[in-house]
Amino acid sequence: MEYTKTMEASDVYKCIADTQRLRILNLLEAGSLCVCHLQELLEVPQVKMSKQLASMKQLGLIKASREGTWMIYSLVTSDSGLLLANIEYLRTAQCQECNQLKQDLLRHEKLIQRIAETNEDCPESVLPATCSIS
Amino acid sequence: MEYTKTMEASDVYKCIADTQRLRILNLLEAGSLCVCHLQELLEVPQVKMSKQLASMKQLGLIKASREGTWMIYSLVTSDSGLLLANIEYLRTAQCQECNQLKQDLLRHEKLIQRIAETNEDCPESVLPATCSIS
DNA sequence: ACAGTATATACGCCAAATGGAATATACAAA
DNA sequence: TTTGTATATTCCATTTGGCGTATATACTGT
Repeated sequence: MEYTKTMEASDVYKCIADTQRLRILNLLEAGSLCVCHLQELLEVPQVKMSKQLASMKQLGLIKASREGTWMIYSLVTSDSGLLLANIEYLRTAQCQECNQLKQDLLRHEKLIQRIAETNEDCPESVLPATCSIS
Repeated sequence: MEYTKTMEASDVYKCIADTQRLRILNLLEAGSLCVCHLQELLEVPQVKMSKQLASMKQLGLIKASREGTWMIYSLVTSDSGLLLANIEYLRTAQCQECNQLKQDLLRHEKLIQRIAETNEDCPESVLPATCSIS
């Protein structure tokens, strides 16, 4: 049921041709996130987010893991050279969408910070690896 | 009538998400070409080629100039950093489509060679700049 | 003016992608 | 077992994109 076809360049391009999906991937490159936080950051309805994540997962660009009721999504870095190269390029380029990506990263940071401060309910893998060696 | 909207990254991605269009751009990066030669190289019907060229022209990725009955298409290099970066990336990468691009370049070379040898009817700007200083 | 070659556009059709409402599933806690 | 929260899936309507046939346009040579 869970068949993943071999990833082609055109698949990657088709994927990031959608600004919303590109923003998701840009965020995931900065750290794993659960669906509800992605929703919050991009301000999109749950259905849409869920569907977009599902399509990218099937493509093999991202993977999901469960943590309680949360689903944590993260980038699959192997075989994603093309994607990573583009994200890197866009983060330093000049265009509408590029600015959006930078803003998203800032909002992401703020979100992480807020979670840490307010101590609100949140999956652990979303938080940055706090020094694991005490 | 000829309005060109400002080019966004997603426009570029949408464009190169189509293998055929990507192949065209890859070829044009190697040198200007007229419609009939592009048709010959990619083996697609005239209508299809013409439409794809039209769409990329409207996007601002390529430009056209007339030479007799021929229309010569060439890359617009300004503002195409993202495109060029991807073409360069793909030419040195490993995937189905990447191989296709390399093959196309070889066929392009052969075409140019054949034209030079057989002296067949052909727009000048398609031929490589033969040493202009005698 | 006419015929020929090269290219573009219009129109109609079908496949694929998108978006939302409703519903289903998975898990946790009481 | 019930309730609540998080997420996924189904169904349906709409839009978008690609493709082919036929036709139009632009130019050249006679």
